[in-house]
Amino acid sequence: MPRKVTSTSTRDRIVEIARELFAEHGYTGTTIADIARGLGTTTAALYYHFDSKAEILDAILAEPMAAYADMAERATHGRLPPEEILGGYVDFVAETRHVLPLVTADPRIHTVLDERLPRRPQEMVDAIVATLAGPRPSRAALIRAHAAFAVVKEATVAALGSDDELSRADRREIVAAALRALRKG
Amino acid sequence: MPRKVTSTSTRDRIVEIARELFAEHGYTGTTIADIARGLGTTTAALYYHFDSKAEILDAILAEPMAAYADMAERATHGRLPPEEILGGYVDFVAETRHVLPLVTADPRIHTVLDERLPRRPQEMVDAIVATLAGPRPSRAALIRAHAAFAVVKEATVAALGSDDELSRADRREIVAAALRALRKG
DNA sequence: GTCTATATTGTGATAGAC
DNA sequence: GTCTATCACAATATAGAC
Repeated sequence: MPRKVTSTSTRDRIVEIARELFAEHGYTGTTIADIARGLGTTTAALYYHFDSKAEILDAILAEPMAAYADMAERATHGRLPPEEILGGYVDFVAETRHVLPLVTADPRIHTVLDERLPRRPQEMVDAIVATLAGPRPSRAALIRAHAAFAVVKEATVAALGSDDELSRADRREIVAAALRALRKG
Repeated sequence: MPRKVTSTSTRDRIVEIARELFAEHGYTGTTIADIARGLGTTTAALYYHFDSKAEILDAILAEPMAAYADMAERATHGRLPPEEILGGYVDFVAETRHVLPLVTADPRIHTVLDERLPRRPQEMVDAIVATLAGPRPSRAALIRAHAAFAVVKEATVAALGSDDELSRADRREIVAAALRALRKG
């Protein structure tokens, strides 16, 4: 990874502070002044490091978005068994847990996502669910696929709580519950 | 229900238009001018019917919030079997589908909710999940309860799609999937 | 790299005529 | 009940000194 020699610590601190504030108050609900206060400086200082508020958001989302696109691609075109698709989503949620609430929380962020991702998030979710449901799924099978997807998405967040890592036992329990939701009988 | 004799149709139209705009762009992301434009009038006209933007939000949320508090109360203190708790939540989601995305979408709305509800939403969710998990639950049982709750919440939204009502078959399928997620083996 | 000061725009809300 | 006009304020962003 090419890394600038000059210290990027101030820039990184801005991203970190903005991430927390965005997650708590939303993107629109957080002002540049809020971020500057968290950093201990003024808004003008921020604009030395970033050209706009939206650019800070970009810096926060770039990596998670790439990870999301990767995960979705593997899930839909990797010919993986359901448990690996579901497990992969659990891992993705656990890895990006700090930005996930942000993304779902503010409608204005959808614009950014639509511009940067290969496909729109809703399409990617639909593709994953369709893969889980299998070819020519019945309506009931589609509902079960949505159910399984809901489990890996929400139960992972719940299990993480305020922790940073997910235990193996928790991961197993979540994937097992999702598989039961997916499969009848 | 006491109902004013004078027509409330303009007021109702405002609420309806605001509901749609809030759901799509979020509360903060929607301006009074946006609502006025949708109504075909000016911002000043709006202020004849409502004293503030927040009051419009109140009008939208009042009924769903009461329904939510009811549902949560029955779920936690009604000594109901899990399938009735889960089914009750499915019905609640189906009934309030037009405002639900709004509530989860904008962090600023949390303030309104905290003020009007008997308990904070997160506490109410935790109480329902705890009831589903049973007395002295293991960590695994708690995760399964979260999983079941996720299913009724998300799969119902998915099944509804753009429809207004949920078929009996869909409802059965969702509750069954949630129960499988809840119960091991 | 950070500051003070300020330009600029958007938004919630009000005044007063009709 | 709705209008035109406008206020007050907050928020993004910039200018220029240090």
